[in-house]
Amino acid sequence: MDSKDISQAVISRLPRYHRFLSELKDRGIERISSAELSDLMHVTASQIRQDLNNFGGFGQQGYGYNVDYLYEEIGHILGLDMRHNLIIVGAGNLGQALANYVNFDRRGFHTKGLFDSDPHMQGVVVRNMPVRPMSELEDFIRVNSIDIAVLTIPKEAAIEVADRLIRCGIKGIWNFAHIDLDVPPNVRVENVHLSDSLMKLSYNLRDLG
Amino acid sequence: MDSKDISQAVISRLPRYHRFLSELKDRGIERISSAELSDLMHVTASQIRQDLNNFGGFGQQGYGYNVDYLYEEIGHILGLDMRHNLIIVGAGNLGQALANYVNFDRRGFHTKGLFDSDPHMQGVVVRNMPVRPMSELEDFIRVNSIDIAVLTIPKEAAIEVADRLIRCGIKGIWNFAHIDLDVPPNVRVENVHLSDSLMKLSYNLRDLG
DNA sequence: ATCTGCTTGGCAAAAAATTCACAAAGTATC
DNA sequence: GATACTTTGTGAATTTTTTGCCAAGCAGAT
Repeated sequence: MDSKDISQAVISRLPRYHRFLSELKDRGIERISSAELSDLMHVTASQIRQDLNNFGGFGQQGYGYNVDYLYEEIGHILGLDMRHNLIIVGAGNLGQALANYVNFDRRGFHTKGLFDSDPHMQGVVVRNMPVRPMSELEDFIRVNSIDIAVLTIPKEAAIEVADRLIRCGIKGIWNFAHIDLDVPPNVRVENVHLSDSLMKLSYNLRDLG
Repeated sequence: MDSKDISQAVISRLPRYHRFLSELKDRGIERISSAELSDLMHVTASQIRQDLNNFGGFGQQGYGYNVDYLYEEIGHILGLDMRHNLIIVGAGNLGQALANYVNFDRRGFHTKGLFDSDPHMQGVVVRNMPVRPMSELEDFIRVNSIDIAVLTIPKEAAIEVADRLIRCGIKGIWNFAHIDLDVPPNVRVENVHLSDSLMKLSYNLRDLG
């Protein structure tokens, strides 16, 4: 299970497996074969088996995969059994929307604070958390052992804020700003570029009438 | 420029090129070589040339690429010069956040309406648009020539709502619901699974301390 | 306890994506 | 106008990803 050898393509598919297994669990299904899962997910059975085998053999010949067990294992691979403390930087509409996402807590992602540079936002309360001024950023990160920062600010401010976050030891940045961040190798960035996604949809609509 | 032959991997990279070219434009840079762009974007020059050549030769030997021209061409490939009318279904935090994104308008994506099934949301006004009841959905789509629906509703409702949308001729669905939609071949879905993205970040943080 | 059928794990083949390398064709300079 | 330099476009090589295949081995029935 040496992470460096596993391609991001495989990693990107794991959350989807996790999602379908969760659904199967909810439906009370105990076991599933790669062929059945293949039908459900519209990917080849071979790919499912290949993907899972990157992390060890979770199935059994003649039986298939145990849904509960596989669900737990994939969760473990993804690090969902670890606790992460987040802050959200940028308390605009999107920042507030993310702050209100209760499901993140269930996966071990706990939002501890909310920051905004706009003085008019100070004191506004979102999900029992007051919006804090940027001047409190560094102290708050240290005191609350924050390891992930969610960046929901305009691109103009993103680079500077990211630098500040990195300087006080943030490990992960979930970046919603419309810009690519250059970070040192010990920091991980996951981008959510909504505009890029919309443009992709636009392209795929081109020849549809 | 036969769209069916071009892989989604290439398409996924086009918005990023577009973004960097926009930045170069803003900085007043008129021309750029694939080697310079390669440095900037941290991808190989070869990949840039290969990607662009899928759609025709936009550069010139000994000169490179004209920034303005390439920007326009990629925008055209992505269909950004077409007008799209959107509705947002689900006026929760995320739906409202997206409704307030002014930048989408600049790219030809015009939000025309906002819907929610919750009676308490009726009449709430977001960016000058009243939240409408789901009963008005079909008529509104027809009257306003809506071609894209943004789905920001819980997964439990997503399949049923998607079916309604498809039945009245929606062409594209920008799906933020935490579930995969099965749609007929003449409908395009672009998924934004925020949880999946966060799990990917979680994985990449695993061996970082 | 044995037999039949099913399904994995892993290797091999095929396909797809990326990178290399260079001729061709332009730019810039003198 | 000739020469030196730059950089694209593209075919070929390489690498990565996906798919096909089947021996090995467990489950379930009798």
